Amino acid sequence: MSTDSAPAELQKQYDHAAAQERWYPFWEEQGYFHSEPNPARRPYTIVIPPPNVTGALHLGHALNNTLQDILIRQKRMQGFETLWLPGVDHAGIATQAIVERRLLQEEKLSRHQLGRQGLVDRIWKWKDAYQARIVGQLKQMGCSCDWERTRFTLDEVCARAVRETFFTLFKEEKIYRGKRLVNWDTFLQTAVSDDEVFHEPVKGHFWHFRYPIVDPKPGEPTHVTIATTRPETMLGDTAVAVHPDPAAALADAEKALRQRLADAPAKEKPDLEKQIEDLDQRRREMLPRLETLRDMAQRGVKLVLPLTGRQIPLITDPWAQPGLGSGCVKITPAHDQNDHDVWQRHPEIGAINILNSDGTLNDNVPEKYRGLTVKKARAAVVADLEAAELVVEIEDREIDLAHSDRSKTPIEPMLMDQWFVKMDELAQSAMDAVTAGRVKIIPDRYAKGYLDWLSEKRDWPIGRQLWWGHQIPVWSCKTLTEAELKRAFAGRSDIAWQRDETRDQWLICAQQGELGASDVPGHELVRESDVLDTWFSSALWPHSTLGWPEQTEELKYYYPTNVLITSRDIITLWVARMILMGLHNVDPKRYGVKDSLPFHEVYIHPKILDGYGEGMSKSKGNGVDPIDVIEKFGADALRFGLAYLTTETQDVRMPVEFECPHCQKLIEQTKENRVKPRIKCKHCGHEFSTQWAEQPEDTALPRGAVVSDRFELARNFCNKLWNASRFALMNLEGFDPGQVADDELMVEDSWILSRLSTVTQQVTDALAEYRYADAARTLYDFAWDEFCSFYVEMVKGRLQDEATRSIAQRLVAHVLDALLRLLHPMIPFLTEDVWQRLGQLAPERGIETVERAAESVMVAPWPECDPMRQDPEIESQFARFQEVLRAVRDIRARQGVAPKTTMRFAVRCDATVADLLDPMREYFGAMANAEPTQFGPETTTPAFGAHVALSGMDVYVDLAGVIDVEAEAARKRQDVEKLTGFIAAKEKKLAQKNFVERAPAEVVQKERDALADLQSQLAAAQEVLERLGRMD
RNA sequence: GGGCGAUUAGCUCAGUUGGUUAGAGCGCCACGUUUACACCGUGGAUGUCGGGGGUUCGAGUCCCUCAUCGCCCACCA
Repeated sequence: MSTDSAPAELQKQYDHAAAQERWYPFWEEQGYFHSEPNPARRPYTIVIPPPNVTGALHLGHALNNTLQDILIRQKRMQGFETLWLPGVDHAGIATQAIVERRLLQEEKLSRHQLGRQGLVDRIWKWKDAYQARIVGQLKQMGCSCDWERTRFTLDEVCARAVRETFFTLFKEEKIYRGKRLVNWDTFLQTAVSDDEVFHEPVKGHFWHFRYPIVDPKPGEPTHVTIATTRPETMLGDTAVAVHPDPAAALADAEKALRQRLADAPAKEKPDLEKQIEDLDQRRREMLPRLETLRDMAQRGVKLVLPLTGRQIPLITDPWAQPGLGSGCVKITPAHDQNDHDVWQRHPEIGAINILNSDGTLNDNVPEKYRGLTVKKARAAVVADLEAAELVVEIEDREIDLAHSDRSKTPIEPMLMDQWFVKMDELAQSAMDAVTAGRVKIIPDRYAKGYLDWLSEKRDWPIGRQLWWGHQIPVWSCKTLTEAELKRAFAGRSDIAWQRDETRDQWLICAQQGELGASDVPGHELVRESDVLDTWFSSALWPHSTLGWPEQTEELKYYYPTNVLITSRDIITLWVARMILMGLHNVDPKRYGVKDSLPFHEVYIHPKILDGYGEGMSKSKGNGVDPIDVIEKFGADALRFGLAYLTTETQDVRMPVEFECPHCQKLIEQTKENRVKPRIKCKHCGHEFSTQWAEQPEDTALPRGAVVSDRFELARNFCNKLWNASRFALMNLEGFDPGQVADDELMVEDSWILSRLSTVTQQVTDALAEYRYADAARTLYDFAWDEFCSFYVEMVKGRLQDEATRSIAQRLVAHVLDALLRLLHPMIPFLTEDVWQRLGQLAPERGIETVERAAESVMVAPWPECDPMRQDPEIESQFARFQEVLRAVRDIRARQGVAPKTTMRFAVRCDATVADLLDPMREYFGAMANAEPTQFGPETTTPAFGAHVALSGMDVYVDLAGVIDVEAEAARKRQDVEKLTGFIAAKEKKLAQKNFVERAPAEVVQKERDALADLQSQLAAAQEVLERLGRMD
């Protein structure tokens, strides 16, 4: 590469856009992103958490991907064969929903009008567009993904893995078909996932009904009372339950309550006491009746289900809690999750679905209710029960009703055929992997939620009533006999079948390809219309993307991946399932991999919240497009800023602002304005549009970017680096590479090399432990406060001087070189831009061994820490110098001495300190326009002096003639007061017998030393005050 | 209901295993364009470390408790 501008022409401000445009294509052309299995090097692999193709990336993705790229770039520099495998997720429900919604809005077409293939084609187009957009965003962020290996959860490679997995699990009978309650959206006529359901309190009622008992014995109750908030569901009741041991259940409930009472704060006690009282009352009044009902249930007593004439059994089941309601509960297995569970325990009671898919009542209810909506049916049922005098009571009650997020209509729980994965063994294997430490979750507190969730071992429902996804590879046939099946598929190991008794049919699964009439002549095969849960394919991501089930070189080399970086909300949905699927699918022997596990470490990063502490989401309107941030601050600032904020415990709170496109001023984003399609700028009065703009009159306005000033720190830092680099480049004219012997080093050289060594170690360690913020802060402080504020300032003089210039240049080039490499993973563009220019002026670098610099910082070696360079003596010497420098500057500022006036100062200190300060003499001139007159114990207090007391040092400036005596005296009085206070506190502490006797000796000694130091500071201050006083 | 996290300067956050006088950036005040940088430099002011209790010679840090906020999971006949 050639640079087309000489260093002197470098702009004062870092042009991030130009650097991004220039260097990303360069890296791509050089092939740095691409990885091939290479036995000579160790692999380092990360698979991207594939973003949903639903939409564009937001700041959360920017964080997630920045953290991955930082590691990948560092490992690449460390010599690993690094693969960062990118891709996107088809995100079944969400993507289909968005495309369907658009279709309806823009073309007034429903999916049924378009047909399955038509809709799927449309979604593919959407996917192509958004995948391109997502990839574009990642590239703008500087992500060094291997784009040649980009995968999509629905592409042919992933599909092959999905089919293989499904087939194997089916064959092992870990996949089965059952019934499950789904959240049915009666408006859209589709099932929606739990995540797409929101609960909203609505006003409703709590109805208490009586069901007559068939042939009660004399003295036995004639009715049972049940209660419901959904009366119409009674038409689907198949039983009423009573607890099998109400006395014990009541006792348990009371025991639990008493336990809570004992632990409860005082405030809650009265409420708990009342509950215990109620329970007592129940025991007295209701227990005998419940026990009678229990006995009747065990005898096989039936009830008449009103309005239907059906007889249903009274059963015993612990779901009926004696402490609630009447103690009896109606069981509607087809429309309630808990009742469904009861049915699983009592299969004989059966389940009756009373709803059509449009939410009207079906033919399983008496004729007069058929075709009614739920609402109308409810009114009719209540009226009829009232007429039959079976209504006991109606209470008003607020009900937390489930609504569909997509249609905003109430959800009806409905029983559907559903495919499941048996989780017992799979879940156990995933739990064991974490408890045994084979997979480490960082921070480890997240392991608890993972283990709790898996320990329930709930079977995983994997079917979705959608068209966008992997269609379930199962064909059903009602007419085949088993003998015919065996004959038709003799010798075919790629075919497996299961008997579906409830529907009296065979379910045939094919490992690959399609089944058709030719496979079983004379019989009709019907393919399952459902598709698989998106997580089913995501669960395979670490191995499917590497070609599994084929025995590929990639799988052999790159698997297991090294770390998974993700956010905490998908630990269960995704991480757990990847672990169990990896364990199930990837046989180490067969595939020649070290382990079945997909990774050994999972790093969970913070969430990005808005200024109100709420998570960012598109629906709330508080999301930030990383591209907005990149345009305003640059990709480097985005990345460094995010890394700087990634601490272990905190989520990242980020107040955001709109940037007015007319006047560039910022407007705070509030809960009100963040959902508006257009906003009027309060500064210039012009209007601009937001992400909500849909109407032409809104979209015609220029868009206001959403940004956050929290990136200013990083942007300023980049600019600082740019200018420090600029300075270095301007001073490297005539650079002469060569080694530097130790005796050629000046104090500041040894000091910066010592600091660099420490910082290299700290940054390397921090990144190895995913302590991104520590790494970023360490580099920030080193670059700004040490390299820029001290080293660069101190080396200026030597760079002007022919005699010393050459060595100084080598040091500057060396330190800058190392700094660029350390910063490159976080700040890739700027470091590359400078690296290339540095390469022109100083193609060979190093102070111990001189080597040709790499063609790109991206492939330069990660700096090695040289512990021999760490020199505590130099560092403490330097600290002394910095203290004195600061004191001198302080005096200049507070006495208002003009910058151009050279100040003369002296330091009273012991001989050892004087020896340390002596070599630093000349730097006071360059850095504070100050000239030392004397260092040592014999320094005296000047008559007209300002003074700063330091630990073991007194700094005096003789200001005869210019001194503001009163200001200085006031200052000293303040010092005396402060010191007296500190001394009193210390003396008190040291007077405590307990402290002196019990605290470790070195702590006590430290306190004593500190006291002595404070006392000497006080003495000096008093002396100065006295002398100033004499001048009055 | 169960669990997790947070609460430190006006704002956003650091603060290692308890140990001198609790830090940073922004903002604020004063001064300054000294040849890399005003997206800068120098100096300064600003804190009952959410409240209360405890352990300890010593607590921002450990324990208990209360309050507020956020998140996850479950449940609501």
